[in-house]
Amino acid sequence: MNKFFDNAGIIAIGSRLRMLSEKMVEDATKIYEMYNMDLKPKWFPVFYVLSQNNEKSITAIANEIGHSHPSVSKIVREMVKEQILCEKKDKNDGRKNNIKLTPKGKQMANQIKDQYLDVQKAVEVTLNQSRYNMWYAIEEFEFLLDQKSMFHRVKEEKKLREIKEVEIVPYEPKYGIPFKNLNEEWITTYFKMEETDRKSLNNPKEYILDKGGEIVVALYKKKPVGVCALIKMNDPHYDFELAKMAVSSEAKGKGIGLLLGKSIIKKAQSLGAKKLYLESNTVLKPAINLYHKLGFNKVVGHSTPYERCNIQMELVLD
Amino acid sequence: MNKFFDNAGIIAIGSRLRMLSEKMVEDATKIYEMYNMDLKPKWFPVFYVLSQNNEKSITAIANEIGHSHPSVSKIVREMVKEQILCEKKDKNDGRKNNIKLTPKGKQMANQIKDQYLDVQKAVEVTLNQSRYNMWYAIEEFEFLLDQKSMFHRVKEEKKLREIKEVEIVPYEPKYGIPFKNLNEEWITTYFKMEETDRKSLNNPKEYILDKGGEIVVALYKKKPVGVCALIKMNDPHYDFELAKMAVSSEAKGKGIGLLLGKSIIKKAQSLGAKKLYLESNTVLKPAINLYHKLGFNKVVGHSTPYERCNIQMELVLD
DNA sequence: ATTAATTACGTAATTAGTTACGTAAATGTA
DNA sequence: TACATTTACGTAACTAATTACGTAATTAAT
Repeated sequence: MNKFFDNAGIIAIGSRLRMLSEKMVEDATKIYEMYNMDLKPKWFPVFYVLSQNNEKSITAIANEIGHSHPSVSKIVREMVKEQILCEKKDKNDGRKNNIKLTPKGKQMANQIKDQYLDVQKAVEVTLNQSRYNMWYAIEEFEFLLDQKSMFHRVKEEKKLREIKEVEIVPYEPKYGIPFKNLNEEWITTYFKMEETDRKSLNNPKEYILDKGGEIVVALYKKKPVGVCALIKMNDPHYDFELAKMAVSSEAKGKGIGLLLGKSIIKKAQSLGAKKLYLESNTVLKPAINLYHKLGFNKVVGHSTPYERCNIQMELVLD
Repeated sequence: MNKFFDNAGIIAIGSRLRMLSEKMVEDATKIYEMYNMDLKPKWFPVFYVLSQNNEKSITAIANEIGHSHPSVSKIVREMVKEQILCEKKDKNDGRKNNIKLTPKGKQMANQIKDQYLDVQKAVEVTLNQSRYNMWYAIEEFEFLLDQKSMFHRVKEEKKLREIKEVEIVPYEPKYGIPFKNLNEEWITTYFKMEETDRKSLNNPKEYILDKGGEIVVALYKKKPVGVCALIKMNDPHYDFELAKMAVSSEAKGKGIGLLLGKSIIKKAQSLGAKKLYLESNTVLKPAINLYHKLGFNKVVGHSTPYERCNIQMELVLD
């Protein structure tokens, strides 16, 4: 068993915690017996809060000890049968079931104090014998998880690892089909293809590159999963339009859009651009977000050939 | 909930461990989903050992991961249904059910490697952000519990606390009844009362004290719970016999016998004794143990008035 | 004053483990 | 070689929690 933890390591931390907690509960049973306390370990949290408070409702107890209310409900029923607790409907609120210790329960609460002292000492001594205090360690770990869950942390690591396998390369004729398909994917799911789309997607060389524009392609594990174009504009205010940005749905969430955007902006700068322009639609929230992250700001009052455009943005380069 | 742990403190360590482990399992479910792995968290230990070993029997897996074998049996059945594992009777041993990964399972094992890496990194990063590394802390704690269980540790604390409430006082006439009853208790449970017993238990003054002997009484919370006598001997080899040592069954396990013994030996020394003698029976193992701890050694060849005596011991005082 | 939403809490079903027990195969022993 | 013991493992019952859901009481909103 220890071999398993040594091999699997940290990824088995959940199993390890469960086993340790089971071991503790097992010993707790024997400890209650030694002190002649007719209490099951699982009753302890309920018993404890009621010995500190005169009276509490089911949900109030559940919240305090971090159990679900049905769990408390069941525990209370068991303890009522053993005449440790008694129930009483709340006078002002007919839904509430107020629970408190019976005289027998109070006597037990008194009797158990020595046991608490001994257990506390024993655990403290054990913790103090170790270099890494487990009680503090758990406290810290819970605090860190409250700030950012383990799921969230793993997601971040995944992204970090995957982005290393992403490569941004210049357009080549062999990327013609992916260039078209990746763009069609998002356009047809949210809008419909327009005439202007068809032209530039079918003939990127003629409509984009030959006019002085650029296209970059994102490869993930050597396969094209994202594209982005820089289109030369005939406009006194803007040099280029950032357009035809697309990332395949399977490759989303890896930060590929950001890489494409940064790469195309760099290209624009190397071409001497001073100002970039783009058109989009506010339903594409992640895209708008990305454009903001890249430094684009909203502008108004430009004409557009696209029906789907309801937001226009610009980026001033230095 | 945190309030509960803050109040109850360390004695709720079992609950806290359980909750933390539940939180980890919850996140694990979401993590498997994110990687499109059709694995339940509870399958992980079985899956892991089988991806490290070609083939293993049910109990071999159970031992390695620290589960009961029915648990593994159930998990394996579920995974066989999902065609991740396959079973095969052992050729040499008809009882054994050898389990291994199917091709699908092997493919999953290969696919899951990235996930392992990410999870490991994420956990490591979290642990390194804390002052007390929880993984090491658990390792240490388990090590300490292996050496001495929490039950054992609590028992020791109990003894330490209780021994403070034990007082050894000299005999007084009011302890006549307890002196008799405490001795009758053990004699009648293991043997039967003999004439010599009756005499000295009914008339301790005449048969023990007036002949130059001593009696001490142990009080626990002011109540007499143990006695021990020092009886003057008419023997060239021995000054006194240690006898009539008795501790009430309710007060056993608090180390009262040791206190009584030490006290009576001290008394013997103050009376100038050079050598003590005692008689006992080997069925009384804790007693024999205690006599050894006090320094007594086995001797042979003395006559005794007691039927129940089958071991004789002496202690040389310096 | 109704109606809608929320809260309290019980019951039922589910989950992930356990212990208890029975059977068959293998192993040890007289 | 026969019989007892041990081992492997499945089934059943139990345990301690959960989620899902329904009902009644209270509170908020129109």
